[in-house]
Amino acid sequence: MTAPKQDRARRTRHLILLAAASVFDEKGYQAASIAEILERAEITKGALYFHFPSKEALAHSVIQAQREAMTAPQHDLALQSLVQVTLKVAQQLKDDVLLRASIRLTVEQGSFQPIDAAPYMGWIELTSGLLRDASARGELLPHVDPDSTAELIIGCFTGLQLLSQVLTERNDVVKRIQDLWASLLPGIAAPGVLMRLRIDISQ
Amino acid sequence: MTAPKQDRARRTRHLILLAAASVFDEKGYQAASIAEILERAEITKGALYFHFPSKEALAHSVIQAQREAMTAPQHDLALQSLVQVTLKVAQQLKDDVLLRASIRLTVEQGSFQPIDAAPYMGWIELTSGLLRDASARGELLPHVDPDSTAELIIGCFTGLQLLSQVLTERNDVVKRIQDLWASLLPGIAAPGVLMRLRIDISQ
Amino acid sequence: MTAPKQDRARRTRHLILLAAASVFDEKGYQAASIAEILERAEITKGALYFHFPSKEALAHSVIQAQREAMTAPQHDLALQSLVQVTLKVAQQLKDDVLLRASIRLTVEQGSFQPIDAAPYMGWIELTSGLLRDASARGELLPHVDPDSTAELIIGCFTGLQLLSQVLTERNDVVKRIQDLWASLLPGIAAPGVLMRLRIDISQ
Amino acid sequence: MTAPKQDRARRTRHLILLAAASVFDEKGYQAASIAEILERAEITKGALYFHFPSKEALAHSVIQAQREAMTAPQHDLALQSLVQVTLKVAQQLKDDVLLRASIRLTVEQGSFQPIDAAPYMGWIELTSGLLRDASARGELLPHVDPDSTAELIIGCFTGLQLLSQVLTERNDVVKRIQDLWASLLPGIAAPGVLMRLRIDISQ
DNA sequence: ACACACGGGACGGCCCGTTCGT
DNA sequence: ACGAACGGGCCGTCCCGTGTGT
Repeated sequence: MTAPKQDRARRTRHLILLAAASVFDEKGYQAASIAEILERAEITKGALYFHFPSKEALAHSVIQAQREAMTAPQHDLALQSLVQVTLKVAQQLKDDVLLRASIRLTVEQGSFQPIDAAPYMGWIELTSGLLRDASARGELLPHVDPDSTAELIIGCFTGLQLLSQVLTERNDVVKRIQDLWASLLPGIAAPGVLMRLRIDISQ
Repeated sequence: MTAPKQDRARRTRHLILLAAASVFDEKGYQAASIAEILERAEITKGALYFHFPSKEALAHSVIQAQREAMTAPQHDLALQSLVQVTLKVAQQLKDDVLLRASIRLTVEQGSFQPIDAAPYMGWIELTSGLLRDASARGELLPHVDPDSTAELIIGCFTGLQLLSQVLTERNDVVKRIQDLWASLLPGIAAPGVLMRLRIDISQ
Repeated sequence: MTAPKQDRARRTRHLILLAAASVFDEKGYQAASIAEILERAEITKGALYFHFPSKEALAHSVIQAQREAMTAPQHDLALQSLVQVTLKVAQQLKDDVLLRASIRLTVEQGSFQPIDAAPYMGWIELTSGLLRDASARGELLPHVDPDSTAELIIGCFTGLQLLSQVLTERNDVVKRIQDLWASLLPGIAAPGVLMRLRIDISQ
Repeated sequence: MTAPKQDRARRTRHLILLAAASVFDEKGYQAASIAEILERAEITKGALYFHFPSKEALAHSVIQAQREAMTAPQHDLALQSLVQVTLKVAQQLKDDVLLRASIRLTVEQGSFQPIDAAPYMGWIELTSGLLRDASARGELLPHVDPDSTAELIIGCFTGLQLLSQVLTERNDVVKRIQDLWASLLPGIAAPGVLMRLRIDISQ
């Protein structure tokens, strides 16, 4: 919200954000207690409420911080870019608390907000944008609608990541997303393109 | 938990379950307050704590009650049964509070429980069971693995339903699940079977 | 607000009211802390918030409880009744915490309420009513206006009681009110009536 | 407390005093927050705590500043001076935040101080001083005691001002004080003097 | 040198899930 | 089955030092 001037302040702010993210990720918004965040960040209430006016604002800031850290990779095939983004995000889910918390907060929304489609829309638009690019370059099968397909992908991704969290503590998210692509791509990509697409993480 | 003998008691118990489900569905486990459940069920604290020992037990009972109410339809094609179950569940999501609450509680878990794969496992096993049947009858393409496919389907279903809730208040869940099947079935069903499968709701 | 059913509950409620009154009287509304009220009443937070939904409601209830305990004495002269009421109230100020707190809360208002003339109006109307009676019976000098005189009396009473509190811890309130009447009555009462009025407390 | 030499410092100090007074006047001592004072004065915490060591000291300084700004007018009749002072103060109550805040802080005392008769005593002594002058010049009726009469006047004034605040936001304070004098003077002033006294504000 | 951004914690009120006596 | 009471925990605010950068 505010832009801290001093150096120590910036570090403190980031420290809080990380601690908050880790608690939000584990407990969800409602069950997360300010007290635990303070404990993990090893700071005091005064420090927290200097940087963030409320628990809700803190949650929003977590989401915001994550969004700013996201970048889309570039490939010669738009479809390859899309696949790569999803795999990268899936991989990050294992270590990046900010991302994990953001997703939990987004999915759980309605507990700290009336409702807000915005966070989902961000992902959906990113996806449909890439799909439109792909479509323009003839990478897609003719009947594929970029918008509805984007929503399908985002929905599936969300659910698979959730399932992976419960079943294996997200250890196999990447594999699950790869499986998703393996099932979806044949119905999406143009035949010539399909062969050139890589869905392994090494790339 | 217990099996109440008296008739009035059973009705009261069910009343509480419905009220609790509606609150859990709207607010989530943590934000749901006993007080509001009491209000909606129009009962007193004493009554509630006679039937359920704690809020947590109440949540578990909601999930349990829903599971008991679930039945799988019978079709000549096992795959058709599977498709039909998912569409039916999707449809129920619009009206059945017990189901809605169950899903919310399952998805949000970690806020009122260390973690528990059981609720997901129920759905997954139902799915993989039907897939194994289909496999035995030659309805599937040869390379399809019933177990991992079941998890893929359940994951995608969960996520799509979540997305539908945020974007359209679950008004288009059914359509989204239909889209999912339209994308997945060609990679799952044997060619001859694919033509005979119906994914419209009227059936 | 609510009407407690059980006997113990009524006692508890009254206990709380007294404790609250004593703290409000000493510290004022804002400086009064719930914790201190709990301590004095020797009850727990739960008990208090069962009977009163908030600190503000508690304050209102204190005022209300006092109002219900007030009664106007009967005399052959309306003016004598008025004098007597004021003296009685003044006397009660030394022991009756409910009354003391009520006055402090009324005077301080604006700290726990936008503003509300109602508490003052109660006293003013009681006074002007008696003055109108007196007027109808010819006890007043012709030029005396019951309404404005009532407000004058209530205002002076309020201030004198306040002053007495600061200077002598309310030990001489009664005397100060007697002095007030000694100064005011000659300008209010008809000559014949004036002689028959007693302003000593013994009556 | 301190006497700042620099000019800018003096203005800042006064600015703070005014802002503090306005907040104290509206909210009372306890409900007044340093933060709001800072906001209204458009200064920072550092500046405030440079001029005043604490919130309590600030309150005392407000009272003190007001006292220093008070002057008594001169008339040929001491009684007329007294009347005039009270009317002037009443009039100032409508605009002078310093005065308003002082009175609120004085009346509410006990919330930020054990208790202190001093502020009242200042007014009382001013009054009794003028009454003694009047007595020496034979302006008073023989039985009038300057001390107790002074306390009566101050008490009534305080209460009437309070009442006026609640009922009409102090719009009719002056009139109420005029009414007070109209009722009290016949019992205080010597007959010859009474006729020469003016209680209208124009003088 | 010095204003002030930053951090420190103690309470503030109150809501919560729960248990007891009847 | 119920009204009454329990007490821990919640988030937020408050007044105020202390370190920090200009």
